[in-house]
Amino acid sequence: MYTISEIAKLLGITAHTLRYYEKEQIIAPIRNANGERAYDDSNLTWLRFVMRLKQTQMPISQIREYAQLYLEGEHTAQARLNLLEDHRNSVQSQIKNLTATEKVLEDKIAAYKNLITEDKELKTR
Amino acid sequence: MYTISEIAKLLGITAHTLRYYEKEQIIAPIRNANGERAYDDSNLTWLRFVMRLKQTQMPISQIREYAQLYLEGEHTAQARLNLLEDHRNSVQSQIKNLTATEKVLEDKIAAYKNLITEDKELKTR
DNA sequence: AATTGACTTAGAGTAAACTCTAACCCGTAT
DNA sequence: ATACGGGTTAGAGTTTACTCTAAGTCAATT
Repeated sequence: MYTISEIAKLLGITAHTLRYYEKEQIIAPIRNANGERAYDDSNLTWLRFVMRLKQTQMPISQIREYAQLYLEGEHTAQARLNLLEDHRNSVQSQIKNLTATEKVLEDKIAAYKNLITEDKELKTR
Repeated sequence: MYTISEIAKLLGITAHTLRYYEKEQIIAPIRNANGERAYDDSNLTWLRFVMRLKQTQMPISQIREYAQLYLEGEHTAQARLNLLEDHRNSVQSQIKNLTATEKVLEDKIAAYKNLITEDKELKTR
């Protein structure tokens, strides 16, 4: 079992943010005798996946939807599969977009390096 | 020359957003005799690049910084190069992250498909 | 016994990026 | 002539995702 600040540290986020995710119904850790949140390993695994989804631009609302479907049981498996496939498609199109942009940036960077080198030569002559 | 709504249509954004970008000093089109914004081809090219930067998570503040440096003249070339290199690094790490997530999603998708297929078999037997 | 540090809650505040409204102007078609 | 379909401005409002504050509880240390 982990405290909220241990989980926060492991995920690189703040305890505030973890409480916010709970309010948004993305995670529901149990409470200890003191009324404090106690996260287990399955919570940690789920939150690590949540971080992946977030870092790849899935909105909180969709993450919540996926989490809710999971709680509703196995009959929501097809709906969860659909969400995952939609997000995979989004991830793939982001990769395409980023790869194209990387090329554009490399070209511009090369052009700037050229420009700067020429300037230096002119100045030193 | 293009009107604001023509540019909006070409970029897939609204005229409101284009005015917002102007307020944020990302673009400064000339005005026609009627006081209306008139965008030329160089404006369009720049805005297309801006869209790329935005879609790859560069914040408006940094896009503005790059635009401002351009206006300040050639002595800012090194600073602009630095910005471009920083963003290329960001793009590359986003690609890595997305590629790793794509694999995780493919695995989960395969697992869900398996689960759903097994369910169907059990139900029909 | 009092302080410290970590936790709790409800709810207010913030930053980013739009998004919209109100009131107005201007050229063209009816 | 007037209505329509654009454009203009300043500024208010919205959404998302946090981020922080205030007031309080609790266990352990000084």
